Amino acid sequence: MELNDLPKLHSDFSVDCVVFGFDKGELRILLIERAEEPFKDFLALPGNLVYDNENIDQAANRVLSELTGLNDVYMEQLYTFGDVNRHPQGRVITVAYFSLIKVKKHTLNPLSAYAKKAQWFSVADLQPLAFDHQQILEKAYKRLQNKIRYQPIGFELLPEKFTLSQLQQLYEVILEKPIDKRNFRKKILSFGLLIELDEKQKNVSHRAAKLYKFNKTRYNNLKKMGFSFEL
Amino acid sequence: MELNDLPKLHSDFSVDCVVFGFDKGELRILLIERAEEPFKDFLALPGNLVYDNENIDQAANRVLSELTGLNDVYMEQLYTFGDVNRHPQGRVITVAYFSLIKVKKHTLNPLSAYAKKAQWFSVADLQPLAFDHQQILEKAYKRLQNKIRYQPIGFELLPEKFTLSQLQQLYEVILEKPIDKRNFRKKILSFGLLIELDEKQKNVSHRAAKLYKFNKTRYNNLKKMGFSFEL
DNA sequence: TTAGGATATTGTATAAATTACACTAAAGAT
DNA sequence: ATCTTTAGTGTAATTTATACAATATCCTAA
Repeated sequence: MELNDLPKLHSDFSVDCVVFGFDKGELRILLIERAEEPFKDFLALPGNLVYDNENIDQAANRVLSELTGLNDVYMEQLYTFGDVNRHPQGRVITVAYFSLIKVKKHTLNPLSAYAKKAQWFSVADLQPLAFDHQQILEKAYKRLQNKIRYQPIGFELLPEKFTLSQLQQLYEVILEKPIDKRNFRKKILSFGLLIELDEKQKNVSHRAAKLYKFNKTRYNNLKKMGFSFEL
Repeated sequence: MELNDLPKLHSDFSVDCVVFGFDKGELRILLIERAEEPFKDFLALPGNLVYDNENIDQAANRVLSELTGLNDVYMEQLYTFGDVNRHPQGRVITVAYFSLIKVKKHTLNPLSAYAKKAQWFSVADLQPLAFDHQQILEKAYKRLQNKIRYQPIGFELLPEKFTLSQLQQLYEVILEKPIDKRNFRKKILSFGLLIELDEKQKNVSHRAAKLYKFNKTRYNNLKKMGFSFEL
């Protein structure tokens, strides 16, 4: 059989965005409530079809912007899901993207009536999602757990200024295990990627902790030189 | 602007397979010489369009089988390439797959006249490839270098029975750096994933080395229990 | 038969990294 | 003033990583 004798088939092609945030001690994910069938009223990852004249990465940014109001968000490709029956209305292949953002730094403001609203939900307890979005989320969560062990991506999820305890709590939540405080601090500080600020926490009813910020310049330099940062 | 007002656009959708092998001390990749335009006579990754009634993983296996004669090859998804201009004849989004096989265990035997022939080429010195396949290969090679550091995938590329020196040479070729022999053996054997056979190399003009085989059962058990195998 | 060439095999001492573990300090609340 | 809560800090023991070289075995060729 010769391949070219077969009919040329077409699929719809979409992107879905898994956007993680961290707030009030919990890992969160950005979801929209669907306003239309299929899966009307279900929670879903922000996603939509890719135009023929845009690259996939661009499409991911455009779709996220339209559905949530988030702009200029760094996203990396996660995985492509293309099971024949993943969409009830026909073949739709979707490329999932993965992103980490500072919740407080962005406001949610969807342009599209397609989504009722975009909101943060705790990853820990979620109702069932539309389509195969549960599966996509699981893949993204595993990627996050894996990635945080060798790249200092935790800083993406925290405010510009943060305490070491906040950073540790983030790691504990993502990795789902307790971490020794002294060893964690020793290790994290040994990377030399934190700048200690002349500033302390405010409005806490206990000893205020020092604030730190992430040294992005130094990180980029070290990364270029092939350093890695295993926790 | 409402998304649903826009015309529904269609793209072609393909898979491409990056199949690595190891032979005569070199890392090799399976390529076909294209028999048709575009990129007639160029070397290319085995790849073709996905049918609407098959999952992407299935498509990768079918396409590889048709173009090279290789069947039942384990493949994992690598990355999706979808730049608007990656294909000169229109928008084609492609999912790249990644595979490691034992060269000697398979014979190449393409069914399709689409490819002149499928052959192994040394990764070290390659002429330019068709489309963006150079870029795909680079991504795959990086994935291989990364993966071999924490998963014992080297065994996939060697014959059933192999010597520790062969294994070390494979690691050195892939990682592009020399490795200390004693430390390498210590480390590899400490995983407990090798079975020492009562057998030695034959037909070598020097001291014959012991042969080992990979303990796949034990590997699967340990993997299930969450062990990792960092080199 | 023997000497030489090639690769296989093995251990140890040192340095570095990881782990386990508990008390004092600071700040606000009562 | 004292209580509560979280911040901040060091060391000893263990494990892991690294650097390094001599002997063993087998084949080849003189």
